[in-house]
Amino acid sequence: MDHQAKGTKKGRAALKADEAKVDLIAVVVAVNDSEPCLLTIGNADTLPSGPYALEHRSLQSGLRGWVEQQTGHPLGYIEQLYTFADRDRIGAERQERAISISYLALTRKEQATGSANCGWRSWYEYFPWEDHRSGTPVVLDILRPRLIEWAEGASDATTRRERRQRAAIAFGFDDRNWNEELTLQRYELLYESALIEEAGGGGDIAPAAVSGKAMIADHRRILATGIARLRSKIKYRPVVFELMRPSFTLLQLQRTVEALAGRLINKPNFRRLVEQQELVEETGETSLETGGRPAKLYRFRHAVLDDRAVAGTKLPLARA
Amino acid sequence: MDHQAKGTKKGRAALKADEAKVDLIAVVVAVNDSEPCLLTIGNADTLPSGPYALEHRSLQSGLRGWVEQQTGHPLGYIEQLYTFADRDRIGAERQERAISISYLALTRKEQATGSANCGWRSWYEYFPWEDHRSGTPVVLDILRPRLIEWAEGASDATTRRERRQRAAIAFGFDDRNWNEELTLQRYELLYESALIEEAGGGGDIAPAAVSGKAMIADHRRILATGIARLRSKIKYRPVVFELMRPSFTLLQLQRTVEALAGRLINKPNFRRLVEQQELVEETGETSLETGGRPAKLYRFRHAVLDDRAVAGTKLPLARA
DNA sequence: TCCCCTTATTGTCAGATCGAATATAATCGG
DNA sequence: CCGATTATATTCGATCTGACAATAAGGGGA
Repeated sequence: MDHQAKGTKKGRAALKADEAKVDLIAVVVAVNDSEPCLLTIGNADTLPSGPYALEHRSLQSGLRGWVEQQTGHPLGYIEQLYTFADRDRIGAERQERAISISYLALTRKEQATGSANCGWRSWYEYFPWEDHRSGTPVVLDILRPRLIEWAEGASDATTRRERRQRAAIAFGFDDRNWNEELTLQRYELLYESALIEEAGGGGDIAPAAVSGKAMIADHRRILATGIARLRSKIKYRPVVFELMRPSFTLLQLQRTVEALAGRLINKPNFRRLVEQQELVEETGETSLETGGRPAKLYRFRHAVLDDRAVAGTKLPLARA
Repeated sequence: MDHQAKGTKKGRAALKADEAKVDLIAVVVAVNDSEPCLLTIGNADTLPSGPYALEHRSLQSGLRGWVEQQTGHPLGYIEQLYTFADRDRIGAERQERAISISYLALTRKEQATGSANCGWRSWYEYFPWEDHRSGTPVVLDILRPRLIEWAEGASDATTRRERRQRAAIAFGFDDRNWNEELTLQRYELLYESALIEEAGGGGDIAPAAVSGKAMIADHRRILATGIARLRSKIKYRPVVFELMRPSFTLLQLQRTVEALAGRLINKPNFRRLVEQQELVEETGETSLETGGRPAKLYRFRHAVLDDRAVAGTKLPLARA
């Protein structure tokens, strides 16, 4: 392998050996009836994906192409998540590398042109321990002792202490607060402790209703990355509106945020923040569909996308 | 091109056409004497980089290998920045794709084993308009009218208004606050308005002292991405300590943060925040090298890496 | 030795923000 | 017309933040 004669990009065109397959893979999210949903293909449990090909004008357009072809669903908002070399997919027989570039996409369910081989599933089917909207989920009562057991199973005391602490922080044990952004860390802990299916069998896997549905290959890990990113992002960038209909009530908006965050928000405070940041404006109409006093309808002030564009727009969910 | 028969990852091993060259590229940062420095190779203006090769165990280890080989500098903290398909590098003659995966790395200058073909440069040589530690830099007085001119040069009124607003937000015109995190947006505006060298000549390029040093290919853009990410990250994750010596005074810490952020911080408030978050602990020693009253020396409390690990550690620099 | 200059360290105070709880308004169904 | 239900508006105290001021501890020169 010639490692010299490089440093400028041009010099490298000569090398031919080091090529890799590049996959594009999408976490497509929508929220329906206060339930955060994930777009899957085939017999579910698989994210839309496909190879980055010659005819693609860019990474993003390649991703859009694959998702639209596999699900019939056009994508709006897209953001890159992470790129990783997939060790599982390195063919032992054939020397080749595989790279996956993952993206997060936000849409609305109705936009689907109803293509065949795909469907929407609540992401909490894959992560039952992530939904704290009705208080701490019961599955945590089962996972906690298992995690403790795993921590205590380490050979040396240092590792034991470290494992205990990691679990306590990620899952909010010992009177710590639940931090909804730690979705990926939680997944990794459950993977390490072999409490979920992907971990490869050896361990003492918890029942499916507790450990959640598994996904193909590393897709559940990618989903965890997407959830974590989205939960973090809604706090400082007005991306929720990508998931809303053109007009909506403030409570619908709140329910959507709560669905994503997996926790409840104080109503008056939520309204105050939304209004004082001028994220929305009244349409003038009202909705009677709520059962009580009619709710005003609002629309997103698209001006803020230019305005505050990259500045400090933030939704609540600050500290617990 | 066969777009069917996929969806599961396995099905794709058969495809052979769509391979791509994968490059790893590093933005290596250190802070010396209150100056944020970038590690470059060759006759400078080039970031360390190299192809992802078969013998690399992972993307990160590949990156470490290339940087160490090209600069003799071992890397500590590493974080992925962004992956992009480089359109400039798509050979028109030969049909092939090139992917670049960029990383941000933090170290200290002293760790260099002093290898040959590399050096450190202040990143403000490339971005003179980004350093606001001594007030608004004079180069902005030259760039502002040029940007306005560019905005007004648009054909239709809507584009003009949009351009004016983007420039005003990014650069803090019209009594807006300077937002140090918008480094990438500023670079993109200067690129679009052809005020910098990379933009391809056509435009009315500002003098080098104003527009900053150019870099090879898209490296200055990658650097802008790295700066933006780092400026954002120091506010909620204790990464600054990667850049500090084992023991340091609080003022040294503050100067380092200021160097990165390109703006000054209020001293007592900085100290309050650092202390109340228990990010540091006293070593018991003091430093006399400051000219005035001796300063206590502190060390980073590595416990917080477990502790707050992913939670809410934040440094000041909140709103202006 | 004493004064002054420099920097470190501690303390104060008003305004903004945040979380929680309360009060009032507008529909619907009997 | 009443009460159940939900929407909307207001209030209050705790906390956080930003700006400023005051005190402490060295060194250097008169």
